[in-house]
This record gives sequence, C-alpha cells and structure tokens, in this order.
Amino acid sequence: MNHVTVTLPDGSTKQVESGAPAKAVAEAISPRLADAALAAVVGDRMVDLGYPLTQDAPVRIVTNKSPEALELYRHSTAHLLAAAVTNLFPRVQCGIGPPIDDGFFYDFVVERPFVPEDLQAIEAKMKELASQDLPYQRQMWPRQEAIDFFTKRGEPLKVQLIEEKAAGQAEVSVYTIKDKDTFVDFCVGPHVPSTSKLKAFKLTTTSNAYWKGDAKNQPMQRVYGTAFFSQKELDEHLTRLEEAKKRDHRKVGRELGLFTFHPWAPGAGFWLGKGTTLYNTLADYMRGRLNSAGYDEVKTPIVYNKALWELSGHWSHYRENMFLVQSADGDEMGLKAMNCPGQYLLFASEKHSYKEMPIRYAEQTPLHRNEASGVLAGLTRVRQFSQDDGHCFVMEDQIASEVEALLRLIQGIYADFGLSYSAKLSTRPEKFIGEVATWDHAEASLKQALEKAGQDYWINAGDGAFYGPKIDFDITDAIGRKWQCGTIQLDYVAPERFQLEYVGADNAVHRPIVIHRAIFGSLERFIAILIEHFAGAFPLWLAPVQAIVLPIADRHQDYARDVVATLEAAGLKVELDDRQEKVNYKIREAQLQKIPYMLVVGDREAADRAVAVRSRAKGDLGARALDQFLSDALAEVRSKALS
RNA sequence: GCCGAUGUAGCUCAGUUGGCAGAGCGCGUCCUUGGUAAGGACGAGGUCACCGGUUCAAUCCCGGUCAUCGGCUCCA
Repeated sequence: MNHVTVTLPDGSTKQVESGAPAKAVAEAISPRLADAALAAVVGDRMVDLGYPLTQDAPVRIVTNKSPEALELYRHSTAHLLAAAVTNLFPRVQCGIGPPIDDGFFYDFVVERPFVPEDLQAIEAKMKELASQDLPYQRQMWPRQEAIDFFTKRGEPLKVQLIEEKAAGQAEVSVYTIKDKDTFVDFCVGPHVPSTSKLKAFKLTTTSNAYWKGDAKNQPMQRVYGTAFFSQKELDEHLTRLEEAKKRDHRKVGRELGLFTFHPWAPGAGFWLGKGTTLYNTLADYMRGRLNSAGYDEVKTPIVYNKALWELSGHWSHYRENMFLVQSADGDEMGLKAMNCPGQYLLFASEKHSYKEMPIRYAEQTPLHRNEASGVLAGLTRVRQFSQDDGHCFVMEDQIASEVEALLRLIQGIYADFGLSYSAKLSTRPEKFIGEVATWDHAEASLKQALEKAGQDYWINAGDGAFYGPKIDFDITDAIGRKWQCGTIQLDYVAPERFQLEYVGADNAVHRPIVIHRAIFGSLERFIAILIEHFAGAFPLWLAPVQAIVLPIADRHQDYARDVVATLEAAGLKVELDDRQEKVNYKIREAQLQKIPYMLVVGDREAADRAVAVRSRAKGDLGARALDQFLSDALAEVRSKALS
C-alpha cells in the first residue's frame, strides 16, 4: 500500500494512504477535529475534505477558527440558498453566488421579483435542507457533458460561465446537493462537507442586479443573506445592523435639527442653524490646522469656460458628471466638480521661485457633481458639497518630507475625533503615464514618509491612479464600519498639462509635482460619519449646542438670561429653555437633543451665582459656581475631550 | 440612469374591499410656577407627493412624473 506523508502546521507529520481524503488527516489527529473540520488547505490551496491526497504536502485542517473559514461557510450558504430557490421555483436560472464582506448573495433570473414572503419561504426551505444533512458532492464532469447538462436544464448563464471560465479545460468541477431534486452548480469550490454544518444564516434583502454587474445585460434578482458559525454571532450582527439604523445620520440629523432636504434640490442639504454651526466648527477647525501647517486658504471660481475642462481632461472623461450652464454670451461653461484645475490656474498666475516651495493651497469652496439620481444617499453621496481640499506644489526631493508632515497632520486630526484608521499605499497600475523610474522614486518616497511618520500601512499593488501613486485612509467608526476619507495622491501629469513652473536655484525653469490631499474628504460626508460615529452625542468641542440653561420657574428667568450671556460672552454655544414647562420635561428634551450640559437654575443657584450641572452622560453633578463651570467647560473644549 | 419598494399633518405612523381624513408627539392659547427623562384643558394644522385616466364619486383602481429607501463593485 502506498502512503503519502503530510506535514501539519506544528511541523509534525502523519502518514495516510495514498488517495485517502483530506478528512483522513483530521481523523488521524482526533475525532473532535474530524467533526469540526470544514475543509482543508493542501499546499496553498483550500480544498474539500473529500480531496484525495496523492502526494506529500503540508496539510492544514480548516475549522471555524480558521481565517478563511467564514468565506467558505458563506459561499456554501449561498449554494444552499440557490438549492432552496431551485427547489421552490423550478424554472429559475442561477447566476453567481459569492461570499461578500457581510454575508453572501446569489443572483437569479426569475419570472417575477421576489417579495418578502418569498424570502421567508426560501429561508425556511434552506433550514429544512440544512437539517437534512445533505452532502456537498464535488464531481469532475467532462466539459461538454456539463455544457449539455446545463443547456438541457435551461441554464444558459451557467453554460456561458463554463465557456468563459473553463475555456480549454477538459473537465469542470460541479457541486451537487441531492434533495428531492438534485441541485447542480458549476463551482470551483471548496465547500463545507454537508448542509448540516450551516447553523446560523438569515436572508436579509432582495434587490435588482445585472448579469455580470453590467446594466446592459440581463436584469436579475439578487438575494442577500448573511451567515455566521453560531446563532449568537448572527444575532450580534443583526443587532449591529439595528444599531446602524438607529444612528443613521438622516434620522439623527432630522431629530437634532441639523439639516433637511427638499425634492427641488435633490442631493443637496439644507443646513439649519445647528447644522450650520456644526459645519462651521469643522470647517474652522480644519482651517486652523491647515493654516498652522503652512497652507494658504484660497478661493477659486465655481463656473469655468469649457476650455479649462478640455485642458484638464474632464471634458472628455467626466462631462456626464458635470453640471453644464451657458453664459449670457452663449459660451459653454461647467460647474467645477474638483478644485484642482482652478488652483493650477491660480498657481500659474504668478512666477514662483524654488525658495517658496512647497506652495500649499487649501480650499473649501463648494463643488458640484451631477451624480445619477439613483446613487444619491443622505449626506454621504450628494451633488453639492465642499471638500477640505488642498494641493501642495513640491519639488521632487520634497515629496518624502511633505508627505511625512501630511501623515503627522492626519494622525493628529483623526485622533482629535477619536477615530482609528488604516492607511493603504496604492502603487503603479498597469495603465500609467510617465517613466517607470519616476514611479519607483515616487513610491519609494511615499514608503519612506510612511515609515518615518511611524504610520502602519498595507500595499494595494497596482491600484494607484494613472497619474501617480497614492495613500488612502480608511477610518473605522464606533460600530466597526469603514469609510474612506483621507487621501494623498501624487500627480506628475497635471503639472505637465498646465505647464506649471518654478524657477530653480540654477535659474532654469522646472516642473513641480502636485500632491492632491484631503483629510475629511467631503465635509458633508464627514459630518454624516461623525453623526453615526457619535450617534449624535457630539463631544463638547463639536456640539452645536454645548449647554442649555433650564430655569425652574418664571422668577428665575432673569438670572437664567444672565447665565446664558456670561457663557456666550466666553465663547460657549448656549441655549435657554424659557418655556413654561417643568424641569423634568425640559431635561428630557435636552437629553434627547444630546446636549452635553444642562444647567438647572432656581432660587439656590440665583442666590449663589451658581448652576446645577447635569451631564448628558453622567447625570446630575450637583451645583457649582458659574465661573467654575465656565472654566471647566472651556478647558474641556480646548482639550477636545471625547467624552 | 436601471430594478424593486415607498410617499397620508412639522415628526412617527394608522386608515379607507372607491362615499365628510385619524392617533401620538410637536405647535398655539389658557390653567399650573414646578428641583434632574413627559402636569392639565382647549385649539389650529391636510390639494392623502405631483399630473393625467377610469368612475355618479378617487387618498384608495390604472398610467405617467418627481422624490426617498434598498440594491446595481465583490466573479465558477
């Protein structure tokens, strides 16, 4: 009998019969492992437990503790979904069904769209199939046989997939789940050994999608679901979704009176007083930060002749996303979707010396992008917004130090909001402009800057812009969602197009390099993120109303106004609730408005020039002298304390 | 833009199998002057998103438009 030797992750070896399934390795280790096994990794390839071992190799058993297990598990759940749908709707055609970040989906061609009751029925059928302990059987079929099979079954999409994905292969891999019907899917796998391994899943939503994600192709019904190893984890996930719903900035923004929308200005926010205060707080904070970092705030026009957009390249590549208007003379004009071209014109309006470099422009003027109506979403995807935009014009040997300074600035700014984040470096793509040597130097400069700034990062190879490499920042909010906000992009192309120049020490003319950079990204979107991150309970330094004064009875109104005036004079944002309501009532409202401090004033406080402080987070803190409260609050604002 | 769902008072939502439009909160007036999460009474507030069709009659049925929401990137 032939044997093969497998090497386990701890370095030990086991002998199994040649051709024995991968599962035999798990069995040889322990019955418990054999029971927990979902798949195996042989060499560097993940395979089914039934995969025959025919040569010596490193082998690792995949259980639900393994990093790749959840994807595998969800992929198998997607197959279970397809099996259930095929069972309930025999005339359905199946598309593809991959795992995704939060679960999985499967696309189908159906006679009518799915309704919520269908989802319930499908989920019930999935549970039934799961309880039947049906094996996922992998078979290799001759390619033509598979094509014939799917043709006969009325699944032209599967046939198309086989023809594309398995071009030139003699055999293709199919998986079957044998129920009363047999569900057969063309799939490379691997899969869990049996439907009984799938313990906790839920179908979440249904939507339209297109075959291969292209609107020109056949429309399909997509069913989304999610799956976890245990009911507990699934429940936690569903709770997180609930939490996200509660924090939705559109809901909170309305409740807190920050902004609203109107059908006549789709994709553009109307900012109420408090929202404008919040907006200005952020805008001014960024102004201060950038000013200290050596930026000049500038303002460039919003409407430009199309000549500019032709020069910048937007006319040919971006026109459908621009709002176009006509001047009184009939000239075609376009509203800017980005600040860059205007700033280049500004830069080129003066002669520059190397002694001025780097030159840094910051700008917050409004931008307009004519986004398709279907993609608009609250403040996160709008047609009118402002960026904390900026461009640094640098000399080649200034890239590393400029980027390093920028990285430190970004670190400090995100820290002020208590946001954690990750950085990714995107390098030269396949389609690029310029010299490889220039790219190599640019990428090396970025890496050097990242390392000197002590910034952890990961490399996203080949994902840079065609005009230069970039660093992007994904922030993680309080409930674990990631949002891309900041960016640092090197640009070698724009200075060329706009013939930007500076005079060097050698008295010759040189081209600067442009660094596009933003930290919040869009102010509107960043505010939406902050609302959801803090669930509307902003730290004192950001809160649009920092304190509210609550007089107990009418005779305390004069003193209450005095308190408001004193605090406002010192720069705090204070409101007065002088309605004829009881304190309990006023407190409830202020609490729901998430106002950080409620200052109750009655006879005792008026007599002592004091305020009874109630903290939004900590409740009644007792009375303290007005001056004391004021200096404490100012210190809290200055320190940008987060709670 | 495409697919689906939704659109009733400022907000959250009932409702009408086609026959005068409802609640709670909020808002206004009055009473109450109250000490850490909702005091009471009365009242105002609606072109049932918009345009058209069917009908004796449309908020309801049909068609169109607009907006909002969920998707439209994840590759066997």
